Amino acid sequence: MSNAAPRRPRTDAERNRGRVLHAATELFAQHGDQVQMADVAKAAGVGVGTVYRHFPTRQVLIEAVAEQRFTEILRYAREECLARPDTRQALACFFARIGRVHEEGRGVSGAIEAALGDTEPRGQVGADLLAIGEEILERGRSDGTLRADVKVADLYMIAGAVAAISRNVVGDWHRFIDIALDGLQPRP
Amino acid sequence: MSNAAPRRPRTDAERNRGRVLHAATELFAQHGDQVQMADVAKAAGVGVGTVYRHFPTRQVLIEAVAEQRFTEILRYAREECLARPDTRQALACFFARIGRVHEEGRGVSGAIEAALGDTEPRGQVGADLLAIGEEILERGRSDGTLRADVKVADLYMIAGAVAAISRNVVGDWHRFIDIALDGLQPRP
DNA sequence: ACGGATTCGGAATCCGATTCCGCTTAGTCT
DNA sequence: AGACTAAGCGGAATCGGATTCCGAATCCGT
Repeated sequence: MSNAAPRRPRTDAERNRGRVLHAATELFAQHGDQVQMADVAKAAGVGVGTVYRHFPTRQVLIEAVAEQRFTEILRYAREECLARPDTRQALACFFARIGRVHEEGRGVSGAIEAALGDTEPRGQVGADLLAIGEEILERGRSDGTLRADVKVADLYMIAGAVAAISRNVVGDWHRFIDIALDGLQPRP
Repeated sequence: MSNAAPRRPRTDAERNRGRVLHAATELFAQHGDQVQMADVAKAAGVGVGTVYRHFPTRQVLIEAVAEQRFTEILRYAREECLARPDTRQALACFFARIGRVHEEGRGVSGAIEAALGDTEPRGQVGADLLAIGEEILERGRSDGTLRADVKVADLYMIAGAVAAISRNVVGDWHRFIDIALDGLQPRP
């Protein structure tokens, strides 16, 4: 069988990949997903061919941008949200971040959803996010802030809801977060 | 100024419009939104031009299909959900319907969302849906099932969330409905 | 049954993603 | 340093699918 030899990419290739990703992030955030591959290429100061070398498909490019956002959310969750002493606040912080990110990047998120939102969160980032959820959850269960039967899947679901609501302008997602968190409280 | 003379459309035109809409509904439900205009035309036994005569844009066609679904939900809400004696069950019934419809028509709903979900529900159907929400809400407020400060906007938001969750396979939307409804209960 | 308005059909056009390939380079070997 | 070569690059050409156009066909009022 053929062993794939994982050669390190040329330095300029890596630089270009970065430029493209950066330009795409910028453009998507600004003009939504009506951006064309050619625009991305131009903004990155690169030919279309190069864009396609690094991101074989529009969809892949979008996913790459999306992953950046998830990574960003992950970092924020670790640094800001986990620090909150109150469990409910920790969750609120986390969900709010998701809301804000999706609210800003409306353009991408339509595509993000198609790319990453359809099923489970994927890859390392996804796993890490779930782990954080688990952690907060554990805290909440033991200090009685949350119902005992709450699962990470529930948090994931609520996160998805927050994303959807803030992406489309369906309503005030802060309020939604409150309602959802109330729904997780122990029953009287 | 030119008075638009609202002449009744030719009978065959109306018939064709119906065929196209029907074919589109069918195809979207079956093959998702990867369906092409030409396919719709063929399935409807009609030329592309005719499809475009009635639905000037792919997007418009999708919206038309979507509106049918909303109408369907409206009918169900009136006939089934309002009848439930228990307020919570009435709401649950309503949300569950939304969940089921979106779960089935995954194909369309991606587009539905783009078409109708982005802002408020539109037109008569939208207004009627909100009216029903208002009605259930009123009941719930007076019998103490719901917090006094719940607004229709909240219901709309939750509806959107249910739709998003069931469309993508983010989780068990029945469970989500439970959580959300718990969140609307009066605080202890 | 006739004539003009309306609708139909589907080939032609337009637009944007994706592919292809000859030309350039970074990195390596001497 | 100079030569060599595979990895990368640019952007014209291709392809797929939505949308437009217009002569032919069909209604409907008279």
